[in-house]
Formats: sequence, structure tokens, C-alpha cells
Amino acid sequence: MSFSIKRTKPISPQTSTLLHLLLPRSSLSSSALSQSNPNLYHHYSSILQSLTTLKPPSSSSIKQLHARLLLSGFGSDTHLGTKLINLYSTTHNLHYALQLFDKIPKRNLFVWNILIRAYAWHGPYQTAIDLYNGLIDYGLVPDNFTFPFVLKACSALSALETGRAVHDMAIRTRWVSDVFVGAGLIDMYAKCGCVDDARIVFDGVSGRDVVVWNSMIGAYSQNGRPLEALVLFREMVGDGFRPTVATLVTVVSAVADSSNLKRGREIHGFSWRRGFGGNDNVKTSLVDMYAKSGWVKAARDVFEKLAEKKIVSWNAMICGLAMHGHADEALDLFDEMKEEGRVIPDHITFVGVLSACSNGGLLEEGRKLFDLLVSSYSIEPTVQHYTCMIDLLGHSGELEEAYELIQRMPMRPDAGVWGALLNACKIHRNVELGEVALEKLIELEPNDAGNYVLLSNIYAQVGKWEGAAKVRKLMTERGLKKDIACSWIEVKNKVYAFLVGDQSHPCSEEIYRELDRLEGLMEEAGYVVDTVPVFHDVDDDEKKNMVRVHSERLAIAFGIISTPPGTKLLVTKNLRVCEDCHGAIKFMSKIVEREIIIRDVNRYHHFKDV
DNA sequence: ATAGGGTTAG
Repeated sequence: MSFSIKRTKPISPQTSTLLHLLLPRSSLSSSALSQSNPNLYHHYSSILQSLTTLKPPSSSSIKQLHARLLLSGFGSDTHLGTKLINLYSTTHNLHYALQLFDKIPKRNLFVWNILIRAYAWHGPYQTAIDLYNGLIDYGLVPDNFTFPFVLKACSALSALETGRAVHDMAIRTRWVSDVFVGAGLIDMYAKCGCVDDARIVFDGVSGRDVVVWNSMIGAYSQNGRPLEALVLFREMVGDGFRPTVATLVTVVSAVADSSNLKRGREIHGFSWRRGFGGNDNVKTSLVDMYAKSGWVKAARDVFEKLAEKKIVSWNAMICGLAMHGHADEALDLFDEMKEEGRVIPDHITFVGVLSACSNGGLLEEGRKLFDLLVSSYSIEPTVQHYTCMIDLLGHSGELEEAYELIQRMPMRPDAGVWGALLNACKIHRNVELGEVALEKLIELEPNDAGNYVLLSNIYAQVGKWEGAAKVRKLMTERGLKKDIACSWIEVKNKVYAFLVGDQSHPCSEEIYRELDRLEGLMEEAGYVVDTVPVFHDVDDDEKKNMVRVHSERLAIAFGIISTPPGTKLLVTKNLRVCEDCHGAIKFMSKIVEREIIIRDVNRYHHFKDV
């Protein structure tokens, strides 16, 4: 019997030399092979060892070795089998790995671990969890390697219940305070949205290292708690830990969400002082931060200084332009990206350009892009792409077409889709479709007050007060309250917040006096109060009063009286800017000759009619 | 023999 190696695929010269050295001809042609041959066993073991050091190990060599091991009667040997499984799992041959695994009678923890690792990295993630449970049923106890692997699978699936069970096991096995296990648990809880559980784990980790800090800062940042992320970052630096690129990227993204340019510039400065100024990853997060802080030009400057523009960088810049309503620039940049040809647009790029079209009212451009996404880039449109299209069609007044698209889309429309339609119905005062959209929204998000408010406003716009009252009653019955409007503005390195009708500010009197003064000038310039957006069915005078104390107006008035003439104002609001304020701020901007930017829940509104 | 963290949209 001959054992010469059959070449199915050419193997790398490196591997071929290696096999030649380790397998002298004599052993290759030997005809009496069995487990009783310790030399051969040793040979196989060494070859396996050497293959492990190759990066990447040759797939075909592994299969050949496997075949020879079986022929030599070593098929069920734990030691050799383990090594082979390890090789198979690092070369993504999970099928063979699992086959071998089933044949090994004595399975040690190491084999379970590397299999769980393979499935946690490449999926199917549920298999990793099944294997973890299998390991326990088999009578083994998970160790400090098992936990990070299985937790990665839990994170990928947002499998909170399984994650909690794993956490419980980590406590019982006393691995819970280990840095690796802790980081895995923190990340799992973060991905499941349970930041406070993550914090409990964080507080219990002994000998925290930089990764554990990063994980916890990221947990806050990814779950919309930027201030806590920053507090923890300061604590980390105060404790003498040296931040890494991952720390900076996470913290900059947290600052981006906190909408505070001063903090953003501070962290930018910090990154320079600590030697991260030239790092492309940090720069990309800065592009996003500057865009979200309302300073598109600074974002663009950082973007142009990137050594290499990767897809994330392009996306951050394109989306940054889109959210500020610079539709043409966003599309130009998209063209530039295609021309440069180094990166391929992905699904996020298309969310960016489609939303740019939506903000810019570029219906035909948007239609073309939607076609392009499927035809030229073979991207499977996601529910977000459909949402963008429905938003675009809706804004452009094509409500019927938008509704048809919802009925045609291949996946189940989510709240975002119906929300886009409802919003379009509000803009174009379409009660019938608005009712359809709200009905669906109530099914999907029964406790979101904003949806009810929107429909109520549509009724109010067309004078259907009984409809508005019906929706309001429904809200009261369900115990829902409209979120209180709040706007904030940063003046001289301090953030000031204003609620609707707020009189608590020390300068309140001056603020209202300034509003009065502006209103007089606005009316002279042709401004007429549009009372329609007011929620309640009250008389006109009262409506007028409610509109004029909207939180963004208070913030703007405060900004005007407390900054030098000509200073640009950036106001952030927790809800959407109402139509009347939109019109009023145009006049204000003109009268005081200032650029005013409002960041609301959806996008940025620029008023620059100086 | 095996290990944990990061940026874009929504």
C-alpha cells in the first residue's frame, strides 16, 4: 500500500517543504503502520504541531493528514484528534472538525473550547451555545476560556437569557472576576441593552485592565448614555490607565452623541496630546463627532486629512453631510468615492445617500440610487433602505406610491417604515393614510406617545378636532404622556437647558423680553403665527402663547442675549422642531443676522438667511 | 494548546 500524498490542490511551498522534512520517504512507503508504531505517532504529532504554526495552515495538507491518520488507526486518538480539530476550526472546516469531534471518545475541555470559539466567530452562533450546554451535560466545567467564547455568541444573538445563565455559571465557577470573562460579560450585557448589569460585572472585576475599561465605556456609549461614558473615561485616565485607540474611538463617539462641541474639541485635543492625532480610526470618529456637533466644515477638514479613506470614513462624511441637508455635496462625495474606486459602497453608504435625497427632495436621484443598490452593487435592500425610500416618496408627496411600496416590500414593515409614512401624512395632511399608519404603529409600539401626537396633529391640521380629541383620550386611557419638549444651548462652555414655557432661568425676564422684541420685528417682516401645530383644541390667543414659548425659542433668545453679535447658535432639541418654529426661526435668523442651527431628533436644520 | 474592547445608519 502506498501513502504518497495525493495533491488535490497545489499546496504552499512552505508546507510542502515541511511535510517533506518531517516525513522521510521511508515512512511514506512503509506498509505496516499501526498504533504500535510509536515513531509514526510521534511524526504525526510533530507535523500537526508544525501545521499549527503556519499562517494560515494549508487546508489540503490537513485533510491529507487526516486521511492518513484514519488509515493508520489513529482515528480516535484524543491527542491527535484534538490537534486536527484545532486545525480544522482555524481553517473554517467546521464540518470536518465536528465529524472528528463525534468520533473522539474522550473529549477534553480544550476541544470543546476551540469548537465553541469557531462557532462564536463564524456562526451559526446557536451552535456555539448548544456546544456550551453540551459541555456541561458531558460533565465538564467551563473555564476562563469557555466563557469569553460562548459570551461572544450570546452577544451576536443578543441572547440575554442564555447570557444570564452563563453569568450565573461564571459566578458559581468563580471566574466572574476574571478580566477576560468580565469583559465578555460586560459586552454581552451591553449588546443586550442591560448597561446596569454590565456595570455590576465591571465593579466586580479584580485587577481591571484597559480592555475592561473600554468595554464598560463602550457599554454606556452604545446605549445612549454618553455622559456616564465620559465620567468613566475620566476616572480611567485619573487612575493612570493609558487609553488605547479603542478608548478614544469609543469616547469620541460618546461625545458625538452628547452634542457638545466644547467637549468634542477637548477630546480632540486630548487625542493629539496622547499621540493619537494621526490615527485614522480616531480621525474617522472625529469626522462623525464634528458633523454631529454641527460643524460640518471641521468634519470635512479632518476627513480630507485621512491617510486612507476606508468605507467607514466615507460613510461618516456622507451621512454627516446628509444630516445637515447638504444633499448635493453628499451625492458629490458619493461620486468621488466611486471614482476613486478603492472602496465599495455598502448598505450604510446607501442609507446615507438615500437620506440625503430625502432631505434634499431629490426624488428622481433617489429612485436611481435605489435601483443602483440592487443592480450594480447586488446589495439586498434592508428595511432601512425601504424606510429611506418611503420617507423620500412621502416628502415628495407621493403618498400612494409610498404606501404601495410598503405593501410590496419583501420584509415585514417595522415601526420606522410606518413612522415615515405617518410623518409624510402630516406634511401633506393626509388623514386616511395617517390613520392606517397609526393603527400599525399602535400594534408595533403601543407605548410611544410621539405616534399619537403626530396623528392628533394631522387631525388638528385639517380641523378634525373630534379626531384629535379621540386620539388624546386614547393616550390618557393608556397612561401615555407626551415627552416634555426640551432644548439646550452651549454658551461660554456651559450648557443651558430650557423646557417649554420655562421661567426658571435667572435671566428669564430678559429672555422673554427679547422674544417679545423679536416677535414685533418678525411680524413687521411678515411673520404670521401658524397655530395649527398646537396639540390642544384651544382658542387662538392661547395657542399663540403656547407656540411662542417653545423650548427652542427660549434657547435661541438666551443665545442671542448672551453671545456677541454674529455668533453662530447651535440648539439641540429632544423632539422635532414644529412647523411654526421652523418658519419663525427663519425670520429670527434674518433679523439678528446670525446663523442658527437646530439639531432635532431627526436631523439638523440650518437657518442662514443673513 | 484556546481569550475580552472601537468608529459610520437606525
